[in-house]
Amino acid sequence: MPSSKSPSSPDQPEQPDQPQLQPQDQAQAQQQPTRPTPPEAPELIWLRPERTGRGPRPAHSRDSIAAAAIVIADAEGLDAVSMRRVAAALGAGTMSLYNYVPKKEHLLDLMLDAAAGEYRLPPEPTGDVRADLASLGHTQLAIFRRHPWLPALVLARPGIGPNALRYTDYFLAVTAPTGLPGGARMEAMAMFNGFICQFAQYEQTAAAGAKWQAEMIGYLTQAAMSGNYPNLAQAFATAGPPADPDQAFDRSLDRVILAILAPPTGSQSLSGEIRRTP
Amino acid sequence: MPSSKSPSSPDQPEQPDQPQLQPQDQAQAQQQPTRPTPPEAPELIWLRPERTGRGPRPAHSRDSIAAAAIVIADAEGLDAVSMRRVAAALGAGTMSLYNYVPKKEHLLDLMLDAAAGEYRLPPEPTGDVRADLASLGHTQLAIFRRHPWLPALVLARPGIGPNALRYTDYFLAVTAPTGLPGGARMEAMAMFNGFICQFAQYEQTAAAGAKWQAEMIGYLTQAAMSGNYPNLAQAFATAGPPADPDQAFDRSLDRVILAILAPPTGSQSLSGEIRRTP
DNA sequence: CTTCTCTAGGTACAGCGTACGTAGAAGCTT
DNA sequence: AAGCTTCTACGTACGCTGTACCTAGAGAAG
Repeated sequence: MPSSKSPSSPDQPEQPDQPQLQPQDQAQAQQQPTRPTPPEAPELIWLRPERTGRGPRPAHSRDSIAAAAIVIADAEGLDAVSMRRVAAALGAGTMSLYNYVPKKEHLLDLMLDAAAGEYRLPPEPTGDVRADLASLGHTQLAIFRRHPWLPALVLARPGIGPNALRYTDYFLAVTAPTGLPGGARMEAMAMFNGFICQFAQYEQTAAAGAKWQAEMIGYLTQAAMSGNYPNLAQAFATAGPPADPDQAFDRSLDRVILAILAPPTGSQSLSGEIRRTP
Repeated sequence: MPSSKSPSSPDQPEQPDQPQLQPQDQAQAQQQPTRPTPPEAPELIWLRPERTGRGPRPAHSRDSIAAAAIVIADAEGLDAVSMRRVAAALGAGTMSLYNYVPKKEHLLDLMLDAAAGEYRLPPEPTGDVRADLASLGHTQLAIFRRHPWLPALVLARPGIGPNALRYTDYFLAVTAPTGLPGGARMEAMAMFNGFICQFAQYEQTAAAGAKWQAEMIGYLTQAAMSGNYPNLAQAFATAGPPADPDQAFDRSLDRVILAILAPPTGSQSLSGEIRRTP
């Protein structure tokens, strides 16, 4: 693996329409490269150096751009985050943003990792796996609640950046005492993250509109009473009060942690033997 | 809750630029209030009747519209599904679509429920909760794999429609033997669904680009070797072969089912006692 | 019949991501 | 210091999006 600097990579010049890539041309290209460092810019933004040190110094930074975007998203939602809006918030021209962020996707990556930077992870796990995971889960939910747009983003894209990796590393440290192999602990993290994310997202959509909520309740009760969904109707009938979201979170989080800490598939895989019906 | 028919909604003329309200009209309007059943069109598409029975009969149906959209999404991804594209696929004018689908959101709702209609649920659960859930999970994964755009949609919006409700009802029936109350079984369903969804989505993004994949692996190993993420590095070092996705699914699904079937929080909630660090 | 609602569809607009080109600043080489 | 090179900043422009609004005309209700 190359180290983080790989500035000169005289690869092929991005498929010029005529495929005249003879060995001679290649030699020529090495002598005097018509396009010195043409394409091959990594798609992953974390692989692109933020600054190469040549031309004039940039007026902004990835951090400040991410921060500006997050301010907008916090205030007006993710849809309000457009390249124009962010650029304007920075006092820059729209297209100047593209010097920092080659695609809008990358702006989202920056936002994601900036949010992941809000964790204040303890330097060392306590050794009590359950307690550490529970604490981590609550921290995570707090961050998600602070940034209503975050769950959707996390669910949509993998999201690795320095801060996300720090989180991953911490999670692996926390779960080390389980004795599970690395891969299984990564799967556990996916489950853990995924659960919290979805919980937060559900909270968001639920909080989004009271009117919408009312409509939906009406629709559901109507559906329940239609007789087509007997079990749903029964669940409705025996349902207690709406339940405190924090309690519901704790309850489900407990179950998730339990699943993570369970021995690596007690006897033999059950679901592996069963195949789908249709 | 009004019954599902609310046919007559003459709506207010919505500020016509020309006040072509003849005195006759006004008199009439005063007799019968200008907005008899004015707007109040439900936001939820399932609460809008598909057909009111008045004017000419529509040339299309919600089902055919959803089907056309799904064809496009299957072939070219969710981003390719635009109102224009769907309308063109139906041989209709763009704006005609809006007679069936007041907002694009609703088109997505239709797609979601059409996909949920692909379940072929057994009429009755077998009574073996674990086996039924495992089978259901595999069916679900198969549907998600058939429609790469589905996981993102399910993760993004609640999604209740006739077919989704049928699925919910079946899940409640399957988990009835656990003795858990209705609310807890709904939470269990959210966990179950969420897990499968995320697994499918992960598969999608992983399969999306080999080049992207290669870049990411390079980045990750580089990060692991940087020394900043010791646990990640160790996990990488001790990692075995990439592991068959089906096996990984079965393994994790087992854990999820285990979490669902666990007694309702053994002693007392653990995570409830612990509060977040920062 | 008349009346009135509904449908189909065109036009138009604001906003989006971003390809491309130009002007000039700043660092490296000589 | 000069010159070359490479970077930054930013305006213009294009194709695309969702959808507000309007006009006709079809067809059920009275």
